[in-house]
Amino acid sequence: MATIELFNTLGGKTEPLTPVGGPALRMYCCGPTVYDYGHIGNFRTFLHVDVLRRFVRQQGIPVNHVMNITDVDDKIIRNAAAAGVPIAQYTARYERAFFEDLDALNIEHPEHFSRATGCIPEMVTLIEKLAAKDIAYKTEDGSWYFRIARFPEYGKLSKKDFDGIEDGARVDVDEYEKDAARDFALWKAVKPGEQSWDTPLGTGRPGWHIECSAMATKLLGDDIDLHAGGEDLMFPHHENEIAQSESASGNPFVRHWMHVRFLLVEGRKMSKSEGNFYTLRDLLLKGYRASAIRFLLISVPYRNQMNFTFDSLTESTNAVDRLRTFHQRMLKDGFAEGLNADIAAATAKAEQDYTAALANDLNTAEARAAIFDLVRAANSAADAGSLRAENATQILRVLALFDGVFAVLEDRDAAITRAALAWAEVEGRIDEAAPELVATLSFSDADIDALVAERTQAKKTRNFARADAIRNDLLAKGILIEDSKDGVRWKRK
RNA sequence: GCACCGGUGGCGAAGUGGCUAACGCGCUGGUCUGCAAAACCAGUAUUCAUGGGUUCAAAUCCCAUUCGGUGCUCCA
Repeated sequence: MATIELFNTLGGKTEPLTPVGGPALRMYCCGPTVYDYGHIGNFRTFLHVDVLRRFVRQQGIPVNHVMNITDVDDKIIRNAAAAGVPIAQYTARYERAFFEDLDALNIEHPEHFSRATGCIPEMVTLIEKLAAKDIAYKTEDGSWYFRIARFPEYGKLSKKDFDGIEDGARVDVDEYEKDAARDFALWKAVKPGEQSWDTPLGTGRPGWHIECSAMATKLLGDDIDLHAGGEDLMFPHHENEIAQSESASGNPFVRHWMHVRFLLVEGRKMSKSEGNFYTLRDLLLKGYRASAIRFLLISVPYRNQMNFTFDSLTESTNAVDRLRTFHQRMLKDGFAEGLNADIAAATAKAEQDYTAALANDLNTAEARAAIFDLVRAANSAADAGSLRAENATQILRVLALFDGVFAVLEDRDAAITRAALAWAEVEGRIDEAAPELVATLSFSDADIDALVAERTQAKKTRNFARADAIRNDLLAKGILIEDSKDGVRWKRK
């Protein structure tokens, strides 16, 4: 059992991650705003949180993980109005898509999901608590704001010093009623035509930051072990959560803060205007596999800026293939009884290195390297005929450990891609799908098996021309045939 | 503009003061194969953006320049 060291934004250094209030690690992760399909940047964050929760559990610590679903905010209101539908109807579709995407990427579901619109009473109670202390105040239009002057520690997470900010500076013309420029909205007064809730605070809707404070406290208490999110959320979102929660409870809100760095795409910031903005679905339609996308996004440690490129996506596809091929090889019977001591040592070292790497601030790159070291050593021994049955058993156990976090060995890719194609069909976006993808998937496994059998028959009669024709034909449709000592296998490229 | 983070082989990417600079992919040659594929072996950065400095010793520390990113404003 390793002690997990994790960088804590609050202290600015790596600290042991340990549950305090009970056996389980109580963690909260800022979830999606369901106004559009999730992009690979969103999923880099969710994937690294998945790596964390999987590894924590692997180390014997149960987790109680909460993720919010923001289903009311400015963008949602704007987009729903543009589409002419109620916001609940608008968000339902993207929420469903989000869950499908989580499953495609093999991201474990948190123990609790919580919708913002399902926790309005809790938010109201929290704001009332702040109002009773005169930390929340109401403006003439009926909105409520948080009085930052009453929270001297403001800025402690993002290490910002706001002394230079003039109290009462008028910077935002829309919010001229605030007492101070930095004061942020807790509750927004209703505007004509907008979705609103009638509450003791007045008629309106919640501000953005209050939902996380209310939901985290409701489900995990007011003293949480870990809170995670993308680096951009550090300020102002998380800073505001701290201010609200700690002002209300009087004690530290969260012990450990984890922030995942942004990624670049082809060396540039990902943005729609750069033309390098990709949702998960965009990539699936281009023919990239869900497993390769997962593997790539978690291969670079979460605190490093990663450069997402299509070359590296191909690299990941091949790397995952190699792991799967190796896994199949170890599953095959036929190794002689006994144990090769050198390989046993290499296996033990791989397990040690893997665990040490992840325990060291989730160094996924080194954990990956540890497993590939084992793959090479074991393949080499297997080629030389010196790998024994007991080695295979041990190696499979270490592979299972590795896959408990990386989660790419099971091949669900074709099914996921089929689902994406079906979705594209419904959405009228099937023309975006790579043509060879459609061709490959139009072949059923049974079709392929039949052709492979025909080729094997042709080979037996030494009709190599026919055998090669079948192989080339399938290859052109993205299906690769491999002959091995143990028989023929095929896979979709 | 101010603050912070980073620039490591063809590509992705570990390593942050001291053994031959991990690992993956790619490429070249070899083994195996009817031919391939898979797998293995060998080769593929005397060097870590550039220039200076500190040190017995630097990719790792310091300064400058340059490029990329983030925050200061909605954003994973």
